[in-house]
Amino acid sequence: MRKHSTPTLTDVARLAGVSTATVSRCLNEPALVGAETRERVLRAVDALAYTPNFGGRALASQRTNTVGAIIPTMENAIFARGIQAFEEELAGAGYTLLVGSTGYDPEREYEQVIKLAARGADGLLLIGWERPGRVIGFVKARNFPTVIAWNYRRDEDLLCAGFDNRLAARRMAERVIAHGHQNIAMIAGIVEGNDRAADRVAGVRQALEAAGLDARAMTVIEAPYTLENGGEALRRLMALKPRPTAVVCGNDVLAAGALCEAKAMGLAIPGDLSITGFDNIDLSTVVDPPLTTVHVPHRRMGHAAARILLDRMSGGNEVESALFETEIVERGTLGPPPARLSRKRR
Amino acid sequence: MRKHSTPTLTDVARLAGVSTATVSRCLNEPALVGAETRERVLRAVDALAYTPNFGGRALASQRTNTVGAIIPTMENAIFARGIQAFEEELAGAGYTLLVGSTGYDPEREYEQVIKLAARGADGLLLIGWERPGRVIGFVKARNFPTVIAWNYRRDEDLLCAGFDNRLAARRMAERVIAHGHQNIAMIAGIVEGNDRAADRVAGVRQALEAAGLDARAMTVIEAPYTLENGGEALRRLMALKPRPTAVVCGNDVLAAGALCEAKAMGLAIPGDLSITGFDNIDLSTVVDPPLTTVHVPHRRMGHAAARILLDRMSGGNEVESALFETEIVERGTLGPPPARLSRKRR
DNA sequence: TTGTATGCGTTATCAT
DNA sequence: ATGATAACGCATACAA
Repeated sequence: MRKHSTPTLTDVARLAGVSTATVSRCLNEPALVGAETRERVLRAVDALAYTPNFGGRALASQRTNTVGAIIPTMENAIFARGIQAFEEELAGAGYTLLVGSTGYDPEREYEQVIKLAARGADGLLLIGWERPGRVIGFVKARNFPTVIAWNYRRDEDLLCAGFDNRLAARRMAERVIAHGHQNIAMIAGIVEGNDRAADRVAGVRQALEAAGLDARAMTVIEAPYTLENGGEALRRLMALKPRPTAVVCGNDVLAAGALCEAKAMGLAIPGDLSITGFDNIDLSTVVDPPLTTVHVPHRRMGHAAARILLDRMSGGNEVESALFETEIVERGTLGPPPARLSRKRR
Repeated sequence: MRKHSTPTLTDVARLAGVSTATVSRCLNEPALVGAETRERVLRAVDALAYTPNFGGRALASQRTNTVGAIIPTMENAIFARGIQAFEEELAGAGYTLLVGSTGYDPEREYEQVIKLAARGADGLLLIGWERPGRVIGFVKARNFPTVIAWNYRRDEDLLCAGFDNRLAARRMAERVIAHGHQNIAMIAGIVEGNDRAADRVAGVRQALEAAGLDARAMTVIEAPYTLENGGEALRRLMALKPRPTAVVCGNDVLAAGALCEAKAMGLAIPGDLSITGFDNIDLSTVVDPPLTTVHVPHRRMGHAAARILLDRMSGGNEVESALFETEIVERGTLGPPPARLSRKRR
C-alpha cells in the first residue's frame, strides 16, 4: 500500500468500463464525448473521489495553469492587497497563484524563481526592477512570461504594472515643504537592492533641491519595515541638532512606529513634529492621529499586472505596461512646523 | 520550439557523457557517485542552468517535499507569525510550504484541500476543527498526514498544536469583571464554522456565569475581522441602554476598530469604556492607548505544528498534540468602569 | 561506481 | 465517439 493511496485515471477508467483516454477527455473536453458515456465516467469520478494528479498532468501537457509571485515579505500588509487582486484576476482565468517571499534577500529571490520554474509555473510576477543580473538573465533566456509590479519603468522586453515611486515621494515632500518645513529628515526602507525604497529617497531629495534646500544634508535612516525600527530611527532623529521638524517615512509601518515613539517622548503630533507615511495601509488609519500618507492603487495595480501576464502567457503581445497615479491623503500627522525659531536666538 | 524550452536530465547526461541515472544520483545522493564524474556532471548542470522538473520528480518518487497550509485569510496579520514559524521549521527539514486562503469560506477550503492533494502535498495544516465533514473525511480516508492548529482539542486520530480559546477568553473576561465591570458586551468573529470564534464567545459567557452575571443577556455582535466592522459594532453597542462599560473583542483588529470609533465618539478609553483584544498582533501596540489583549504564542505553536507534521509524514507516531498557554497582557484599554451610577438616580 | 530499463499519471496523436 | 499507445522528466530496482 502506498502512503496514502490516491485513485488514478486508470482506476476511473476501469470502474467506468472505458479507456483512460475517454476519462481524460471527459474532464478536459467534455464536448467530445458521448452523453451517456460521460454520465457513466463522471459517476465513477465521483465514486472514487478522483482528482487529477498535478504532476502527471503538467508532464503530459507542458502547462500548469499556475503562476508564481515572489514578494519581499508577507509579514506586513504592504503587498497583501495588490497580490490579492492579482490572484483574483488570475483565478478568473483559471490560473492558480503560488506566492513565495524572500525577506528582501535577493539570493532567496533567485532560489524562489528557480523553484517556481521547476514547479512549472507558466508565468511570474516580481516586485520592482533592481535585482542581481541572473534572475533577469534566467527569465529572459527562458523567455519566461514575467511582469514587474510596484514600480514603473520603461523597458525593452519586460512589462510592468506600477507607479512612479520617485514622483510620489517627491510630491509628498513638496507638500511637507509647502507646510513650511525646512529641516526635513527621512526614515526609509533599506535602499540597497530595493528600487522602490531608493526612488522614494531620491524623490524627497529632488523636492528639497527644487525648493532650494540642501538635499545632501538631509539625514536618512534606513531600516527594515518594522514598528520597532521606525521608533528607534525616530529617537535617533530627535537627538539631532537642530532637530528636524518633519520626518518623511518611506512606509506606513515605519511611520507608525515613529509616531508612537514620538508620542512616547512627549512630542505633540503634528504640533511639535510632522510625520508622513507611504502606502496607505489599514494601519495608517488607526494610529492617533491618523497618518498623512501616500495612497497607492494597489488593487488596480494587481489587476493590471494579472492582465498583462495573462496576455503574455497566451502568446499575446498587445498589452502595454500600466502606470498608475498615486495620491496624497492628508490626515492628521502633517502640519506647520513649531514656531520655536526664537528660542535659538535667546 | 517549446514555449520556453527547459533542459532536462537527458540533456545534462548527454553533455556530461553519462547516463541519466548518474545525473539523478549526483543530485540526490552525491555520495554514491565518483568524484571525477560528479565534477563533470555538476559542470554540465551549471552550463545548462538545469533545474529538476518538479512534476517528473514527484511522479517518479511519489513525494514532493511539499506541505500545504490552508488559512482563512492572509489579509490581516493574525496567521502571519504562526505560519511563518511553521514554514521555517519545515524549510529546515527540506520541505516547501504552499499556503492557500479561503476567505473563511468552508467550500473554498475543500477545494484548496483537493488542489493541494492533487499537487502532491505530503502533508497538510488546517486551522481549527470545525468544518464540513467531507474535508475531514477526505483527509482520514486518504490517511493524509494532517495537523490542526490554532485550537486545541483531543481527538482520536488527528493531532493538533493549539491553545484553549475558550479558556483564554474566559480568563480575559474574568479580568474584566475583576476590574468591576458588570455590563459587558462582545464583538466577536463570525461564529458559524469558526470554532475559535465560537469558543471565545463561550469562554466569555462562562466567566459571566461564574461571576453570577446573566450570561445570556450579553450582547454579542459578530462580524468579519476588519477595522470598519469593529467600529460599526461599537457604534451599535454604544446605542444600547444601558451602555456596556466594557467591550471584549474576539480579535485585535475588531478591538482596534472599536477603539478608534469610541475615541471618535468622544469616549475616553478606558475612562468611559474598556476594550480588550485578542491575539496580540503588532497592531495592538500602536493604537492609543495600546490594547489590553491576549497573547498567543504563535511562533511556538507554528513550530510545534511543523514538528508534529514532520513526524507524521515520516511515518512516526510518537509526537503528541501540543497545548499552549496564553497570557493576558495588560496595556492601556482596560480599567475600572466609570462611576456614573449616580447619574441614573438623579 | 555506473548503466539499463521500467513505471509514475496524464495528455495527445493516431487509429478505428 | 472511443481506444491504443507514445511521450513527458525523473527516480530507482536491478544488472553489470
